[in-house]
Amino acid sequence: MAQNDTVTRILDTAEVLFAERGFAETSLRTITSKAKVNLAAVNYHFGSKKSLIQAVFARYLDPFTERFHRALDALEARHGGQAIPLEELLETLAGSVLEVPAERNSLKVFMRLLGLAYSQAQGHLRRYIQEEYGGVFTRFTALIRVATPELPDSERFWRLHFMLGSVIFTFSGLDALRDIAEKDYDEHVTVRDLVRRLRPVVVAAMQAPLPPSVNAQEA
Amino acid sequence: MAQNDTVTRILDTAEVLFAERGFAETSLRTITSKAKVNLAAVNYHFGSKKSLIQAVFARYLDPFTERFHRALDALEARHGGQAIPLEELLETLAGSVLEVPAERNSLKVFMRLLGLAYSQAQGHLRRYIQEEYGGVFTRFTALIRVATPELPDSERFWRLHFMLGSVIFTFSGLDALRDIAEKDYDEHVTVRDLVRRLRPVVVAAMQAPLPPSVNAQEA
DNA sequence: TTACGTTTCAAACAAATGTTTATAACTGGA
DNA sequence: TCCAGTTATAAACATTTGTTTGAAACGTAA
Repeated sequence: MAQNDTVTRILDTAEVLFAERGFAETSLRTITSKAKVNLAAVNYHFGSKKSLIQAVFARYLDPFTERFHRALDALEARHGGQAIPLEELLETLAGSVLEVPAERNSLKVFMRLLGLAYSQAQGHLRRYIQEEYGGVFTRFTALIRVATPELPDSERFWRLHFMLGSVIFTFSGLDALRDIAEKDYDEHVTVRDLVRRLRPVVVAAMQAPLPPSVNAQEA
Repeated sequence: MAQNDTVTRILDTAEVLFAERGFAETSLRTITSKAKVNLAAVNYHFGSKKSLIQAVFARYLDPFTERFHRALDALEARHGGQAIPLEELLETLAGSVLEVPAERNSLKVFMRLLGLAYSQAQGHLRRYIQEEYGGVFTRFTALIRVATPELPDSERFWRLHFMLGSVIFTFSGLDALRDIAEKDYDEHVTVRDLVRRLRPVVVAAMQAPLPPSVNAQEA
């Protein structure tokens, strides 16, 4: 139990600090002193700072991918080979994202970490996430393809990334944006609230009319 | 000229490295050695690393804000006090953004820096940008407000940030995404092409139906 | 208890960081 | 030419970083 306790305390503290300041800006000494464990404990239990970062992600992404896969299984079964509407796919994604960290009441941390994974270069992290969790994303985009047959493949590709950008950008800058929103509109914004606001926006964006076709636009 | 040369070489090198790796991950020694100037030159010419970061931003944002202000002046004059349609506002923003770094062919760097300014905590940076360049953004959002009277203020605030995320995320990850698109869809994507694709998406997103009102969603 | 594998701990390590200093080199005007 | 003032340079500075070490403390099964 002593071991488990130390490992958990490190992970709990690290994920919060990483989410607040980023990876490079958070030192092992800050983590270990705040977690009230010895400095060497990180290298003993995780091996290195890089591995600690990956472990922090794994603790969120492992349960997420499992649940998301299961949710997609259920969704596919329910539609028995028929195309699944776009809204349901998005709903399932949002549901799976929201479910996982609800247990620890740290959805904000989860989102901010996802944002950091993209925005902070950290080559090893992107590689790790791609190799470890790229499969679900591939499965999901294949289903989106069936749900939006009117979109050319390349157009859908870009729109999905536009939307991914909205989500990641918003959540990874959440604290700052929330402060502004709170001050200017006297409104306390929860993550669930943002998901609620995102839903119609994402659907509308994916269903927007196609851009005028390219004529002589090369540069 | 020797002075100007050193200052410029530092800025040119720093902005690329910052965009590639982030601020904390880029040391002054990396910058100065790559720029072929003495290590102390940064502290001599800029005072500190923080000030260098701000100078990198200023070199993009100063000309941008000036041009954008002028473009908005012209737009307002052309409509003589009448409300300006959303499409025209977005068009003007896109035009101003595209104009500035075109001179140095570094739109990608500009976008990536903007993304970092939001995602990296770096308190001093956000404060600096807000104090120095908050004005244009305020002016622009005020015009957007007139163009979208059907949106509640807070809803418009969030949707603007959703779209900001799409743009910054897409352009700051442009190289990687372009490679994928090229390989998977045999399509060479230009920046103008992306702007063309973004236009209908952004308009549709801003005009999406309002989300269902909040009932008992607090957490 | 004894003995053994695991975990903790304080200390030290080498490397890297931003910044400062003192000296040299250069610049343009008297 | 000589002299300010500006810029460049190498060296050193004090911190901070991630990691390693060796001994102590702990828990557990024989």
